[in-house]
Amino acid sequence: MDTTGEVGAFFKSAFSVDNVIFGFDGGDLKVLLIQRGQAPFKDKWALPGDLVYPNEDLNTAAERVLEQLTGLRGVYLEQVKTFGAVNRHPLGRVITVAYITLIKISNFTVTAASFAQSAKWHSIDQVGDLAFDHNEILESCLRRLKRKVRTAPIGFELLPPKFTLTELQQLYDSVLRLPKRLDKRNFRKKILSMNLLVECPEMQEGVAHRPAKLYQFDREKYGQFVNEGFVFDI
Amino acid sequence: MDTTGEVGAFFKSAFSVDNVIFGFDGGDLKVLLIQRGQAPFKDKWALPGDLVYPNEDLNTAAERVLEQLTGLRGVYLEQVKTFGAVNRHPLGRVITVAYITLIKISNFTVTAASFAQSAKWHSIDQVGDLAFDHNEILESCLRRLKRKVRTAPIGFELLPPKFTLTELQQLYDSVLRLPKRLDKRNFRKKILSMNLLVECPEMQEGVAHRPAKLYQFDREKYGQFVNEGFVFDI
DNA sequence: GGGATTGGTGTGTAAATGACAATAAGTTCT
DNA sequence: AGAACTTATTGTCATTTACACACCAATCCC
Repeated sequence: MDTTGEVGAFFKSAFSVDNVIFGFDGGDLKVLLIQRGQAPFKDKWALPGDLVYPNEDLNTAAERVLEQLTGLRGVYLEQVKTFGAVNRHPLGRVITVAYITLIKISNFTVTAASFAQSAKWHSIDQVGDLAFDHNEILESCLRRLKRKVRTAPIGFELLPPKFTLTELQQLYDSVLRLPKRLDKRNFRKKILSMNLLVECPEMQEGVAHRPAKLYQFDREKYGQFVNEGFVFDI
Repeated sequence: MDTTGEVGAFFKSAFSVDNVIFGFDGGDLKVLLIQRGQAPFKDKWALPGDLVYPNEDLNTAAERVLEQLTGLRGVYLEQVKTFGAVNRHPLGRVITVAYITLIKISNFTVTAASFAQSAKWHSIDQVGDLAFDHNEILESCLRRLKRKVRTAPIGFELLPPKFTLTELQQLYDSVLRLPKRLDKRNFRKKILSMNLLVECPEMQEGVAHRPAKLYQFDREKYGQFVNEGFVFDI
């Protein structure tokens, strides 16, 4: 590639991906943040991200960042928005493509990644000042999650494969943060009427009260219903 | 900026913006395409777009592309998605940020832009093979428009300031392309019940039938309602 | 003045939504 | 075994919303 010709001046920029990794532990919605191991913003908390390799697709880069940090593959990933303010990166012109990732929080252990000193789950409302424009990025991704969780069955990505209806509702409550919590009865009716959940034979265990039924999300059925015009909506 | 150090290898890429400019002329939804004046893909139809200047924000670049082509400023602009497949651009690694623009089609005349031989409105379903991955980009933007037009009052951006309810409905019908057209009475009831339109004193003119009332969209009221929790929804 | 054309309007019915509280089924403790 | 506790589970009614549907009105053109 010619980087000296008339368009050469343009080929002096880079792009990165930043990954807003959401998890849910039964209480709060959480984000996985890293503490930066190098300048700029060394020691500051930030979204996990990295420069995109010259021969790497954007999605692939986002998957790589995730895998380096958590060891996970094949999880829900969605591009959200690109941030490109001229001075957003102190070392040069770097625009960044923000992704959302949804993972089952119990499923993984953080692997120290090259770009991170340490990584830690933060409750979504205990995120302080982040490096770069990462607070803004997080806001955008949270807004997107709030919308998307109501119009696509992605909430399940945050729960273990088998879950109770109460857990599912808690998830929605903590993502949406509506002024009033969702009504338990109406929520159950709505979810069950979609016919997307299958009852498991076994029950919740290890709780000091009446155990709840466990359910699983039926991805196949959802696919069929979508083909028939079904629209997920909560 | 140091482009020779260990991160230097990354600073050899560029980014562009591509602008999906939608318009509506009473019949079809239209997109403004250009015929490329230079390689690669010389003479092919493409989305108007350009490389982003090193000291230019992404939005600014999208606005510039629009202004160079149409002379318009201050119109509706929305970032949609970023396309970054490794080989999407034959001259090097160039990722592109796609934007939607909505303009009032009667409002402008195409100005030959540096990057275009000619520009022409194309009906949305008479778009042939485009340069680069522009067909894919167009698809994404069209999907976004279809969603957004139902959840935000952006349809008005495509109509002249004063319009009839029938025109508004035709707009929705041609954007959404639902299997059945929207019901006239229900559409009117719904739109009017939102209280976002003000009746103009004058009437439609020059039509060979009963003239319709003209309406205007009241942007201020919409702002107030949103603050009170109102959600636009069609 | 008659015909053609599109504008404009109301009502009844079915479906979805939202508010609401009592009972049942387990667990733990004594 | 029973009492106390915790959460699971379920149904009704009132309200709102969605939808289907048909006729008269205003203007133009001849």
